Amino acid sequence: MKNRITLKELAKLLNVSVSTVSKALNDSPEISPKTIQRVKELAALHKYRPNPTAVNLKSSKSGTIGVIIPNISNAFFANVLSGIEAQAQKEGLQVITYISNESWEEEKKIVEMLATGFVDGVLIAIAEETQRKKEFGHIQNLIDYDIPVVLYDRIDFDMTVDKIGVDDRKIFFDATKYLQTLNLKKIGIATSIHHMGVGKLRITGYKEALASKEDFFIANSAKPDSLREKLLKLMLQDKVDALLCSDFESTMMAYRLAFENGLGIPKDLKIVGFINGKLARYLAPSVSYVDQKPERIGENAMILLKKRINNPNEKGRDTQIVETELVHLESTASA
Amino acid sequence: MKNRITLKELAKLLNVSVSTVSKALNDSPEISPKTIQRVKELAALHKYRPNPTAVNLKSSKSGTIGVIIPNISNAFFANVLSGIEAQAQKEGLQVITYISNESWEEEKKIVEMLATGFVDGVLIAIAEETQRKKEFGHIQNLIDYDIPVVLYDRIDFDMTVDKIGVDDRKIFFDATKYLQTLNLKKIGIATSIHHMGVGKLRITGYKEALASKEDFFIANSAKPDSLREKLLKLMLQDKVDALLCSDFESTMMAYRLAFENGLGIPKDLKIVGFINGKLARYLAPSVSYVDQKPERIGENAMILLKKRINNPNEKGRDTQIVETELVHLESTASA
DNA sequence: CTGAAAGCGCTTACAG
DNA sequence: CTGAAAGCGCTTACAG
Repeated sequence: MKNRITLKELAKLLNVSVSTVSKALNDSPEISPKTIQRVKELAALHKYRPNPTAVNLKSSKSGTIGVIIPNISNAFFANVLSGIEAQAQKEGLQVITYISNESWEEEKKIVEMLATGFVDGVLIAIAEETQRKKEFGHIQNLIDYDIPVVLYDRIDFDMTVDKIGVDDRKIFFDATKYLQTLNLKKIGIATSIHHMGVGKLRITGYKEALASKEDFFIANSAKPDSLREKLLKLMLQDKVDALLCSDFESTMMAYRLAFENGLGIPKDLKIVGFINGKLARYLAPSVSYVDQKPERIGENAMILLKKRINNPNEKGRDTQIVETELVHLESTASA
Repeated sequence: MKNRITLKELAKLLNVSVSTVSKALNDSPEISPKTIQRVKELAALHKYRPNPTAVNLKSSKSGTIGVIIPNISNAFFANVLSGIEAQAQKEGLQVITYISNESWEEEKKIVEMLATGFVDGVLIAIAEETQRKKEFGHIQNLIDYDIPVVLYDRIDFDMTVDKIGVDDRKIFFDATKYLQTLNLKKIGIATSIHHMGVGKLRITGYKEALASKEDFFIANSAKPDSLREKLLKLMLQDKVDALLCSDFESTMMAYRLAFENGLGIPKDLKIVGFINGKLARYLAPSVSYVDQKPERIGENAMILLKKRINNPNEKGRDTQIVETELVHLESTASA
C-alpha cells in the first residue's frame, strides 16, 4: 500500500509529459479542459498528493512555523498554543513546537537550529533564565537573519521585533484600584516571577496604584518555601485584607495557606489570581482572576507573524496589546 | 543578512566541485584531509547549514513526526507532549503538533493530510467524537499506508497498531479496593468520559472490585449540569462515603460541590481524583490522585514510534502499559 | 495546447 | 583524490 504515486508515474500512465500533469493539476489555463479532466480523474483514482517536501524545495518555503514555549504545563501557554494552532490551520501552516523548559541553553539550541532557515517564521516567549541572564544574542541573531520573529506574552525587551502581549502594568494597576473601591486598607501582592519582565511590570502597576498612600506588602520568591514564609507573614502578621497574585504558584499557595490557617476567603482575605478560568471557577471558593485571553494572544500572534512573512521588507514593527478582563468571582465578593 | 549560503556557492569560492564540498562536509573518506579542512573552515566562516528540505527530499524522510492531541488545555496531554518533545529532541526529530479538539472531522482532516507522507510517523490519541461515532476509517487508512502510527493513552481499540497507555481497569479496581480497606461502605464514582474507552474501563474496574457485594453508585454525564445533579444525588441522598473521579471535570466538580453543600473532605466524603499532582497538592484539602505518568507515556510513545520507523517491516505490534501510582493526600486520610 | 529543459539544494554511484 | 552526472519530486519560463 506504500509508495505514493508521483507526477512522473501519472504522466507515464496518461502518456503525457510531467509538465502537463503538473499544470493540469494546478488548473493552468495553458491546458485544455479535456486534459485537465483526464489528469484529475486519474490523480483522484490514485489519491495523488504532491510531495510537500518537493514543493517546499521549489518555493523555498517550508510551510511551517516554529513556536517556542517555555513551559507547556502552564495552562496559559497551552491555551496560547491552541490559538496559534487554530489560526495556523486557517493559514495552511504547520506548527512545530519546541519547549525551552525556561532554560537559556535549550532555548539557544532551538533558536540556532531555527536560524538555519528550517521554518518560515518563529513565535517565541523568552525563557525565564534568558531574562535573568539578560543574554539575548541568539534571539537578536535570529532577527538579524531576517527570519520573521514575533515575541508573545513576554515582550518587555528592547528589540526591534513584532510583539504581542498584555499590559501587565495596567492589569495590576487596575486590579489594585478595584480592590481600593472595596475599602480594603492593606493590599498585598504575591509573586514568584518578580525577576521576569511581566512580573516586574505587575509590581510596578501595584505600586503606582497605591502611590505612597499606603505601605507596600510584597511576598516575592521563586522558591516555594521562601514564598510560603513571606506569604504567611503577610497573612498572619501584617494581616493584609487582599492579595493580588501574579501567577499560578502564588495564587494557589495563597489559596492553600488561607485554608491551612483558617482564614476565610473572602471574609478575612480577598484574592485575585492569575489562573485559568476553568480552574478558578472550580475552586472553593471560586477565585477572581485575570483573563489574559490566551487563545486570542495565540491567534493574533499567528496573524502578525503571517503578515511579516508576507511582507518581509516592511520596516515598521508592531506591538499589539490584547485587552484583558478581571473576572469577579467569590474570592473578592463583599460582605 | 538573509540568503543562506549553499553548497554551490561554497564550491565556487573554493574552486572545487559541489560533490567534493558535500563529501568533505560529510567526512567522506574519499576526500583528502587537507580538502576537508579547507571546506570546513570556509563553511564555518559562512555559517553554512545544509538546507533541510533538500536533504529530506533526497532521503525521502521528513525528519518530523506528527502528534495529534485531542485537547491541549488538558494538563495530562500537555505533559504527554512535554515527554514526547524531550525524547524527540534526543532522536533529532521535529514534532509537528495538531489539535483535534476532540472532533472527528478535524481529526479526519489532520490524518488525511498526514497520510500524504508529510511526516515519518504519527502519535495519536483518538478524539472523543471519533470514539462515539466508532468511525476509525481514517486511522485505519493511515496504518494501511504503512505510515508508522502509535496510539497513546486512548488505546482500547481493535486495530493492529502499536499502543501505549495505562491499565485503566486496574487503576479503578485497585483504587476501589483501597477505599474498601478504609472500611468505607458506599463507594461511588463520577465520570464525564463514560462513553470513551478509558472511561468505560475505569467503570468496569470499579464494578469488578465491588462485585455484587454492594450497590453501584455512578454519576455519569458529559454535560456539566446533568453531572452536577447526579453527583448531588450521590452526595446528599445516597450519602456515599467516597467518590472515585475519573477525570478533571468530575474531580473538580465533586470537590466544589462538597464545599457548596458543607460536606467535609475527608471527614464526610473521601475523594480520589484524576488531576495533575501539582494542582492536587494545592487544593484545600489536597486531593489524592492517580498519577498517570504523562511524561513517561510521551517519552515511551516516542521511543516506540522511532523503533517502528527504523523497522518498518517488522510484523509484530506492541502494547505497552505504563505503571501508574495512587498518591495519598488529605482527601482520603482516615480520621 | 503540449513538452523539453532548467532548476530548487542536496547526495551518491560512477568515471577518471 | 576529484568531478560530472543523475536524481529526489516538483514548478515554470520557454519553445514549438
